[in-house]
Amino acid sequence: MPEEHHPDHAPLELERFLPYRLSILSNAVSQAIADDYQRRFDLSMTEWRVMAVLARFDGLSAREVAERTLMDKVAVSRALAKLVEAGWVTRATHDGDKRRSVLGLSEAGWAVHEVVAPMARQHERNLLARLDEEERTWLVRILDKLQAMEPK
Amino acid sequence: MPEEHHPDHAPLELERFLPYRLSILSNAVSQAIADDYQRRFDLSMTEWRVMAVLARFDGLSAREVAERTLMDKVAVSRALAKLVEAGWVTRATHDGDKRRSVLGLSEAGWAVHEVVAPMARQHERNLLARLDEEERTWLVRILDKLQAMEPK
DNA sequence: ACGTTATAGTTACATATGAAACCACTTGCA
DNA sequence: TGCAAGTGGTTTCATATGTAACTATAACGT
Repeated sequence: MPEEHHPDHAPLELERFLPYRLSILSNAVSQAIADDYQRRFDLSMTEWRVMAVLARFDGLSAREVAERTLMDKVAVSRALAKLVEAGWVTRATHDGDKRRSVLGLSEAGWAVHEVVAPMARQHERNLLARLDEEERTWLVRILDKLQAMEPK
Repeated sequence: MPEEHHPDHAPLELERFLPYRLSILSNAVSQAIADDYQRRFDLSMTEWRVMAVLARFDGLSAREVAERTLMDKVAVSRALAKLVEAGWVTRATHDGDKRRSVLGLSEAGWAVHEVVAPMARQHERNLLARLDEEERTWLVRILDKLQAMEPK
């Protein structure tokens, strides 16, 4: 009743088109955070994601990092090259499988993490602060449902 | 009370971190749509967005297209070069201001639009079909609030 | 009028990203 | 064993994207 019925081929109104809105919002949010730690540490978003999973799961291989970050293995390989070079990530070879690497944060890497993780959390809090408790609950629920199958 | 309190510097759980979740979801959704029309028309996402706004607003200048798509002017310039070349967009010079271009969809451009717009709408419907009516209402409301200031 | 400043759009360059080819090592199986 | 097929990871190449510089035109102030 209240819905207008556009014919299916009518021009899209981008600003109401859900995929577009998600994209704009997501980019704005991620970019705001990334700007922050890029300025301080010359750390790209992909690099930070790698560090974040290594903080949680020590000793992963590159492939496992790729799985957990949903990045492809080339991106991970490149991020690792930079992170190892910077001295933030340690890389050893797996005993018994010389192909595999065994990765972890170095002391210096943990130090970076100690700064960036709270930064990221703060951004998330600022974002969520725009919503009330009820909205936050729905948001999580909605994201769960939307993501239920989407990731491939 | 129900919330676990992680110290602020504890390792981030990416899969629960809102900006990350938004990014993953948004990329999955946009990519699924883009794959679709890229295969059929060799049309990039930025190019499609330009066509979508020209379908709604005929005669815009490149700068106005950039404003409406939230893309930067270089991206728009490149997209337009391709679209004009492909014969989907017409470009004339503004009377009385030779800097400005006057853009619009050509016949062929409209034909592409007639195929792609319904495609995009269908993807959106599929996505929203995972939610019930109440959730859809909240989602729109939440997006409105989150976007209220975020875009710069 | 005339120079300064601003604007529309393109070009150039440097960096990021993705796909495929590649190398080294392991595994499975004859 | 030994060799075909698979896996972890890196390199290469082609394309995409962002920033800054540049060109042409217009607007403004004197």
